[in-house]
Amino acid sequence: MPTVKKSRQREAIKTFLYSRHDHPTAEVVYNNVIKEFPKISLGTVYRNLSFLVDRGEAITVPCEDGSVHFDGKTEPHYHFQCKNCGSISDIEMDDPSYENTVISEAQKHLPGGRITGHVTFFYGLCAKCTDS
Amino acid sequence: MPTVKKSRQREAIKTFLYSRHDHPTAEVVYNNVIKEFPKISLGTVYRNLSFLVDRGEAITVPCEDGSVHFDGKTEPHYHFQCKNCGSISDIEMDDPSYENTVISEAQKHLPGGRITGHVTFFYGLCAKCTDS
DNA sequence: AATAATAGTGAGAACGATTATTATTTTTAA
DNA sequence: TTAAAAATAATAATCGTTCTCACTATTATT
Repeated sequence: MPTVKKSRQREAIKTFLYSRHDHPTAEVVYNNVIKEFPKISLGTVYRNLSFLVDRGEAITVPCEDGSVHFDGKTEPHYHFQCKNCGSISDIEMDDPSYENTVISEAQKHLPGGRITGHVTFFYGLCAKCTDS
Repeated sequence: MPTVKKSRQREAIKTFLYSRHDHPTAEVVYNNVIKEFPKISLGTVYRNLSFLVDRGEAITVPCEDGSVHFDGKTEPHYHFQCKNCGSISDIEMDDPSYENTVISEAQKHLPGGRITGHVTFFYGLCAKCTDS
């Protein structure tokens, strides 16, 4: 197991990701971190985002449209994407039994196998797009 | 609106997709239809799968790992992917109110916006992989 | 049946997102 | 302070998918 060394670039990527709650893509992270590190490469951004995900310090949010977004909030929660503007927001289910309820219901329909988790992705119109 | 013309290739793709219940990828469709049409191109397969999806005669199943699978069964249902072997199977929720229950619960946490649908993807170990 | 119009195909180029390669730079431990 | 090895920047390579376009197949009209 190779030792982990500090890097200013990785710190900046992590800090940026943690400062945002709008689930940026790798591209967006790159376009912002480059302000502080004008010579950073997109590969470095991808490498470090994967690094964070591998270490459980970030999660990926794979969207219906195939795009991949990143989230510094690692606690289990749900996501919502507006079909109009594409923005992604968190859905906080405050009932801790929700996940188990869903899984145990589905488990009935998979005899023999074992369901260990699920990903639910909601879509529709966000508050802003409902107005206009 | 351009008129739709028949094509033997499209018929073969549709027939193959409808004959399978294991949610093949475009690549898998290609590798099978090519047996009947040795000169068919991958572009033709993609074009016709999109055509079927646009016409509501097939749906896409975007998986957690980023891969896209196709399904000739268009009625709403859920999917399960085995984390070990990657196989995808259907989860038939026979309770028709399930969908609405989930959405209305989530709706509480998105004031202002409107949730119109959701995609839920289950994962774990399939029956075969649980045994071994 | 022959012809004309046009949708669909096959081959391959182009594309966008992501990963891999490698020489150089930075960090860390001795 | 030096030596190791981890991380970077630049860029090439890869993967899945879409696009382009000359040619072929299907359909409507004679």
